[in-house]
Amino acid sequence: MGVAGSMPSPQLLEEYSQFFRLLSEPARLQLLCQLKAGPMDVAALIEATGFSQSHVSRQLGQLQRADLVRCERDGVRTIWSADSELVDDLCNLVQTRLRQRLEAQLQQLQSA
Amino acid sequence: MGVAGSMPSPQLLEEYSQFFRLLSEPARLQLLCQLKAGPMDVAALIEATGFSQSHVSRQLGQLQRADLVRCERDGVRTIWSADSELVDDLCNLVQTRLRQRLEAQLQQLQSA
DNA sequence: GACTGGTATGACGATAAACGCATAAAGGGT
DNA sequence: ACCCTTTATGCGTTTATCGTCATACCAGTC
Repeated sequence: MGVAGSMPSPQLLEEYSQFFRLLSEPARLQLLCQLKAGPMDVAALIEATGFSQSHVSRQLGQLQRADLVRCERDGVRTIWSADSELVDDLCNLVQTRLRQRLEAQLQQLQSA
Repeated sequence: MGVAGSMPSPQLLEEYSQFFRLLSEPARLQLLCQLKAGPMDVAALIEATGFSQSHVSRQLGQLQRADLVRCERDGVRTIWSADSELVDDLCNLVQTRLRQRLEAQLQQLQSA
């Protein structure tokens, strides 16, 4: 299953890439990480990130369309949350890779 | 470790996003999947994907800078390969998520 | 119902990335 | 030495995305 063995269909490749594109923006990753600490409203996210209100709202909208965040209204405020483990898992895999690369470069320098 | 628990540094978020950006293009994903089947030269990749020669060469260059592909010269040809399990693992995680989403949507339709 | 505070969205300029064309570089064969 | 093949790269055009300003929207308050 997955990518191994046979070539994924163009449609699937397109969906993969669209998903990864969501994570290709530091702002969205930062919002996801903030929400990982617990549900917050937009004002708190603005405070935490320093982004403009419209920017925060837009990025949340994009993440919502992929079900990476949810929202519920509390009166006039909108409380956003992100409970999926997926982004954590993906980032951990990438982090392991980044560390391996640096270690390899380090060894290459030491052996030279 | 990873993203869980504490907020990653801006630098780390930047590196994560740069990595995911590499996977955010169907063309690059397709090249990676092709190379998963085994080493190939550029001409074979052009044949397999239908992309232009310069396009293939450029995308391979980007993937190489992240060590997602390697190359060795065989005379005038350049043989590219990609042996990392990372992209497979990432895609499998995303695929699982996409399937869960569709199943949830399906159930919502059935219960309506 | 007008007003206020909080959030989403249309319009738009700036910036970045894709993609192709033409060309250069690099390595054989005659 | 010349030419041919294969791949890499400078350049220009097009397209897409970001980020902001202004404005519309929505829910509660007086």
